[in-house]
Amino acid sequence: MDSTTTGFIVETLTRSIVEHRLQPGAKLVEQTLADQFGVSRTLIRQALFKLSQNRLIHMEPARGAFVAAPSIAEAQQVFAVRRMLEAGMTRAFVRTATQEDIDALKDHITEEEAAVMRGDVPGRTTLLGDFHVRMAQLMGNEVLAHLLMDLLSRCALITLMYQSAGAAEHSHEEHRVIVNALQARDETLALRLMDDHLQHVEASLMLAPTTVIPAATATPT
Amino acid sequence: MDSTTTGFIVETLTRSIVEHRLQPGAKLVEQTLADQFGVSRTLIRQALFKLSQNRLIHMEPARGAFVAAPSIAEAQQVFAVRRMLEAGMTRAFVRTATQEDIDALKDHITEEEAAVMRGDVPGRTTLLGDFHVRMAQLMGNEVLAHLLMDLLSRCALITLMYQSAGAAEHSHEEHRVIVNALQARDETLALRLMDDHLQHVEASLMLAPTTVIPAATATPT
DNA sequence: TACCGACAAAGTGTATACAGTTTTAGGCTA
DNA sequence: TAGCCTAAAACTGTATACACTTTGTCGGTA
Repeated sequence: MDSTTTGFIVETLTRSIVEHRLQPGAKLVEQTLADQFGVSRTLIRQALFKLSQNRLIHMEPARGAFVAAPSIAEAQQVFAVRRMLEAGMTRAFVRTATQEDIDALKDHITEEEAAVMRGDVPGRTTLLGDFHVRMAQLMGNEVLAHLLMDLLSRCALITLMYQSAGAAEHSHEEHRVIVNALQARDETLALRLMDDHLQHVEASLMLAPTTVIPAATATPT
Repeated sequence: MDSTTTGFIVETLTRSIVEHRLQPGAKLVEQTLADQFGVSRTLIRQALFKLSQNRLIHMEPARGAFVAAPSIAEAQQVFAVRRMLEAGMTRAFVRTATQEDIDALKDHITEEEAAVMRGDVPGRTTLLGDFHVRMAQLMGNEVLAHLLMDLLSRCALITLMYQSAGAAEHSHEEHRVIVNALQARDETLALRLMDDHLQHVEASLMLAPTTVIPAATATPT
């Protein structure tokens, strides 16, 4: 089904959306994209369908595909779900993780730090999200990992829209503290830190709810 | 995108899979389905893609689509995720639900009972799953509701494969007890009952892991 | 001038045609 | 007879063509 061509289109469009080269509300015209990618509309439609499943765009029958503009309410729901999932995940991690697992998280923290230090914005965003996915993978729960990935990509739009400048380092610091609690096998503390962390991220998004971007026009050629 | 034609095909195939008219491992040939539904391969491919996103089928590049046969391990992961989500959901429900919300659940329980009484197997399966989705909807979290729906449809195959005869009534009874705890606003009890409930369902599935169906041949005409 | 309707342009929805890959069947050889 | 190679049939992957819907524009009318 995939043949990596569709996958490439999906990835490219995802980056365009997440990095705001395509503004929320912008229309995605199939033939235009087909010309740009040098393929037929068939592959473009496949890619658009996949993106709509990821909630990065939404499709209106006979009208076309538009870059999604998740509402604040939707973001809050996503974060509520994440808190539920990650509370359970943290609890399980403290109980069953090996020292290797914890070391893997520490390595990840190191990568995060490097990205933050060198001001690599796309890189640090990815890594900050991957921290949570990594935990799920280390627990051996691929279903959970995949679900978290979906939720993170779904929130990427809002995160990059509203995350203030300092929020990234803040998140990184909190990850570090969480790992320390995991290392100490302190379940109560780890749970509280993870929940606080997610609340902080959510709160940092809500700080500027008036920055809503108006419905955009068209994709620049 | 949808135009209800694709949706109809998806629903029909879903029922065929869930009701075992299409056995796990069976190949779904596009042209054959196109002829059966009286449409072109285009629409069939759309439907198959959607089914693959729901994990009801899996597609191998250049080889085709096959009815999924979720492993026990995968089912366990799905249930682990459900326990995480529904623990959080139950906690939130006890804290914020109105009497109306609780009454809505009671109504649902009544429907469940009717389906169980009249031996309506597909109906009761749907309703038993919807109980959990309904809770999410009553909490106003559509994201959570949609996620649970996905998880439930994903597990439908395994559930119908392995659920023993008595399990349905058992589930229904547990739902009733959970609602009672919710009505009493007893958070601790409700949490324990919900967790027990999910563990029971999971356990009932694992009881007969040897009933695995061999890879099937082709779909009968 | 503001509103309404018809027509043209643009875009999506579906079917079909063709190219490339996998599978299967038949025949050849050891 | 068993194993392998080859060729055809079957099937998936992608492109293209056509039908239908929406949207924007222009002209007419109150």
